Amino acid sequence: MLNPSLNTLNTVVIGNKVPARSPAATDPFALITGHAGLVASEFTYRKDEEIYGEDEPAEYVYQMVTGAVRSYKLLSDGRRQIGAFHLPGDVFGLESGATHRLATEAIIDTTVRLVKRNSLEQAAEVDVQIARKLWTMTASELRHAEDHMLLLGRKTAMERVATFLLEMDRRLAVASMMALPMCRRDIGDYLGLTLETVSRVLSQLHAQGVLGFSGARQIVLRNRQRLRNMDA
Amino acid sequence: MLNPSLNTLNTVVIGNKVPARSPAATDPFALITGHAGLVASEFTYRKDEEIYGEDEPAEYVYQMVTGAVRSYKLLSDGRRQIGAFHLPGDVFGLESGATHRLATEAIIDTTVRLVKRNSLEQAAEVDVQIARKLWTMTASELRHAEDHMLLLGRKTAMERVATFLLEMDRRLAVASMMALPMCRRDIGDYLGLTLETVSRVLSQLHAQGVLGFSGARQIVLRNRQRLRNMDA
DNA sequence: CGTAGAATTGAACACTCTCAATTAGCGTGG
DNA sequence: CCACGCTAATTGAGAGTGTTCAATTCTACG
Repeated sequence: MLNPSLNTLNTVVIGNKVPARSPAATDPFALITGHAGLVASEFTYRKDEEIYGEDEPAEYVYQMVTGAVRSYKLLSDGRRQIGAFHLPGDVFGLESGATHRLATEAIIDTTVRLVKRNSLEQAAEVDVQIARKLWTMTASELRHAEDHMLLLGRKTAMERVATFLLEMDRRLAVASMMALPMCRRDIGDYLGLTLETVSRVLSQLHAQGVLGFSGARQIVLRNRQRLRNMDA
Repeated sequence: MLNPSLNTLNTVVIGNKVPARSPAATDPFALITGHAGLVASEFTYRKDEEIYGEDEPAEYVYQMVTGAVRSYKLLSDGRRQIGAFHLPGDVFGLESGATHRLATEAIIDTTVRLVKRNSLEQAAEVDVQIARKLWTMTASELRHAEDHMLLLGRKTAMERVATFLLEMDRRLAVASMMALPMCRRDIGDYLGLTLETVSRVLSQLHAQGVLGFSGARQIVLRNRQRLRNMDA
């Protein structure tokens, strides 16, 4: 199985660094934890541990503190489509309905903050700003999904990888170097390709001098403009 | 160009069949038009006419009355990904941000009801139920997009067409017969296939007796269970 | 009816996948 | 610190699914 979910030795750190008052509206969890008695707990997952399964009741909403998470759907025979990667700061697991539509697993050791969905819903009942924020977060996910449908339906392997590299560069580059937390298979399942095709395209880009490696997962983009032209 | 957008001879019928009070919460426009002085206008588009373009300011929210609409994104070279088809009753064009993320065109002559986004936003400010409904509608679109990513990234041509047929059967079958408003190219651009592949798969299903035709766009499913097994 | 666009069908091709072998990278323990 | 061993990643060769290009047939509509 793709989801061993081995270790349940997680630390519950009911630490809540609640920022005093009226936090920046850009950070939903700031908006949330700074509000109406909402409490955020921290929780840790080990590499490859499941956070929640597909169609499981959506009891919590999560915010990434450290680590990386994949959201995915499976077909009955094991084919997997990763819909999104979640990185520090990201909120995931937010549902308007009763259940999670995608399963999630930690890609590497991961710490999240979480709040009960109930309490969010209740807060949204009385605070229009929170209600609005919930909507906006779901709309952001939708925007990403719409872009990704275009990629999956119509882009070539080269274009998909270029898009992926630019996305990851934007989201996790430090000093123009990115340390990918996910393996080639994860990338392939995100891009609708096989891991071999991902590897081949990366090798090709390397040969063309568009990117450099320091180990398979440490990538530096040497020609972003070239990638942007490739991403169709 | 794929988007001729020829005729702008549209009729504006400021008719608003406002249902008296507190309408069923399942129909967003009922929820809306029955509320706080929100007015819905009717508007008609001709076949292939653009309703709004990608990245255009999102001034209105639309509800299908009659007809069919496609929402899509284009790559610079004209490759197109249709993200959704909108059929009578559906709401589309709802955005949390300032602009439309996909363009829309009428597939056939189409009538919509529309309300100003502004007025919706204002209504949501004071009415939590409306705010909640907006969120829920966006979440429904997200759910569809997530399912569709799985299709586009991981399903075979046969599985895609099977999924499509079951979706359309559910949404527009009358007396177990469906009249598809869209051409093979639209279907292909929805499923991430070419029109030829769509045609070939439909022919194959026809040969297998899974479906019957009365003209290329009138389809009757003769073996839904077989299709369900095929849709992976 | 006649016509133009839509749909079907065929044949060859291409991109990506599959299967397999090799190499590289990295965590673990001596 | 190095060697080991395991997993990840790369690379190759061949196959396959879906595409492309083209010709024909269908069918909606005027």
